[in-house]
Amino acid sequence: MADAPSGDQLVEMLAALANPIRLRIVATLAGGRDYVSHLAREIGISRPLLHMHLQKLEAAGLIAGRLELSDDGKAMKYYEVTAFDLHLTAAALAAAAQTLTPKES
Amino acid sequence: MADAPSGDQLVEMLAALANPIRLRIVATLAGGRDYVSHLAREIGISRPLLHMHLQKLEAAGLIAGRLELSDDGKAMKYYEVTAFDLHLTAAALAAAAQTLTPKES
DNA sequence: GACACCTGTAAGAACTTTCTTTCATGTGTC
DNA sequence: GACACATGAAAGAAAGTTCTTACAGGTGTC
Repeated sequence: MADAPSGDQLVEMLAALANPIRLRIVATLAGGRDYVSHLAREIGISRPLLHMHLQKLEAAGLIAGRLELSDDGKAMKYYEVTAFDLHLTAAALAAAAQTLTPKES
Repeated sequence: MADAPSGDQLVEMLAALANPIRLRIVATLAGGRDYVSHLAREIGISRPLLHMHLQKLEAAGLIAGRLELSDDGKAMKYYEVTAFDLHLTAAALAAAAQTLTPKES
């Protein structure tokens, strides 16, 4: 990702990372891509719950999933981390805040 | 802050930043310290609401408040940003995830 | 068919966060 | 005293997030 997400994108990325389970997911995927069911066993959470967390991370652009067919014909969804690189300082946040969509009302 | 918050601290910091209003608060304070009531008018939110957001940011160590007495004797609480500098990559998050407190149950 | 594995989704409970309103404190000035 | 300004905090509504349980589909093997 180019080094300047919009304010709204930044908030979404930060929200995605601000959760222990999702931090563990990213950490695990940083060690290599993995498919959903295996990742759920690895981390120790239910598959539907993992599914929800994966969607948040993917929506934020931090991970990417790809459906593949294994040798024996099973559909496997592999996820891997994207090459994000966020640098958070007060100045960087001030710049991002200028591109936040104004609150309506 | 030293450049390696624990996993739990990191989650708290990210959660604190993952909100448009709090991003605006940090952005405003990055331009110079300010006191609560003025900051509330500046950003356009109620003082109690601002108070809540300030507490989250301060608890995360991103801003610091100091009570002062103005020339005419009023108690004013000034907030300013701390010198945080977070660098988020998959590898950095993987390291932080190792210091998360295990989920109990 | 029954079982192993894979995928996804939907409903509802439980919990947390966000926000408003209301109250109580203080100062100094007219 | 009434008003301007400052501070904090509590109660409850509203909204969003997290998590479980239960269901749907698919593949292949015994």
